[in-house]
Amino acid sequence: MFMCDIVARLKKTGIRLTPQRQEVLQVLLEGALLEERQPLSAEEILQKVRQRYPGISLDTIYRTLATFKKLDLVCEVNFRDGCRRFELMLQEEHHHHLVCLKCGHARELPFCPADCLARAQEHYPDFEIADHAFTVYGYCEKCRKSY
Amino acid sequence: MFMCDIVARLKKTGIRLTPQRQEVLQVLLEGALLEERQPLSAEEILQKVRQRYPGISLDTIYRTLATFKKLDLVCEVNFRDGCRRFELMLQEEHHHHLVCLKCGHARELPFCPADCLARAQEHYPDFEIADHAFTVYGYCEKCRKSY
DNA sequence: TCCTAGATCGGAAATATTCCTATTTCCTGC
DNA sequence: GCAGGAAATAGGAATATTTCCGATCTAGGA
Ligand SMILES: [Mn+2]
Ligand SMILES: [Mn+2]
Ligand SMILES: [Zn+2]
Ligand SMILES: [Zn+2]
Repeated sequence: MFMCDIVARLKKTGIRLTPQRQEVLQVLLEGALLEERQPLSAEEILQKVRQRYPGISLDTIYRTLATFKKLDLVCEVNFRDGCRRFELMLQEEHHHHLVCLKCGHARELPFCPADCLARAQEHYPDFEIADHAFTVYGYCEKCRKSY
Repeated sequence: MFMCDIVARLKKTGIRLTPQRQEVLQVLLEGALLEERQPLSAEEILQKVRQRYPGISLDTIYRTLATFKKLDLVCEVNFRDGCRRFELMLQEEHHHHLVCLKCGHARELPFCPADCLARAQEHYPDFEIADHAFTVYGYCEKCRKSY
């Protein structure tokens, strides 16, 4: 199972392993193992975690996500739907998304504009690139009929 | 001057040419003509418009931006700073951005991951692509020393 | 000039996110 | 195992962004 690997990795970083953090991790991991995985909002994560750990606060969700993001364990995406979304960053498979503007459903794009990143670095050699986002918007086959 | 061209273009679409809309357009146009142009938030646009048209409401800014966006006159970008940003879409020069996560300053990337768009369409042939976003995040030369 | 669909204003509401403080708890060292 | 202390949490308040709503106004066509 992945869970213990990640927990071990977290232990090495020195952060405290609270049950709250483990529950958030569990929810993210379950999401990552679905075939149709969707990045989750803080509120969605809250609801899922509360099924198993009812007392957790929204603030803890946000703080945990910020902590995990700093450790490169989760990444943040923005789909123009008014909230930030998060998903586990499984190092081996960096990817981007294709998002329906009507129903919000996200599909994965298993490739990356790496050449554009390189060109960006050439254009601005003194800029330290930390991250990037590529998202394609439009209408899925279901929604294009009705929008 | 560009202003009258765009006004003419707006007239053709059939929308009403209110003074509020013209002032918002003016502010966007002034921003687009600067050499260091930065996409503007609704609040920033409000402040600039109010210097010349004090009574305008924030709601009108948002509605106007939505209207202009629908007409492909402005485009929306998201820089992970908690608000949406807008800039005039001058058709000839589609571009993307490089953004400093510390100071928020944006630079333009005069190229586009067109090949990735094409691959996305191949991967999902039934998806109707409407738009895309590519943004590079990091730290500018000033900020990388201190973060 | 008149009419009216469409636009605006101002304030309230809805959302998303962060802040604050008292309290709790994980972990280290004994 | 136990105590101490730094770090984390809960819950509620505060902040920020965006949307909604009803009353009023107006751009533009007849
Ligand atoms: Mn994904
Ligand atoms: Mn730009
Ligand atoms: Zn859809
Ligand atoms: Zn900077």
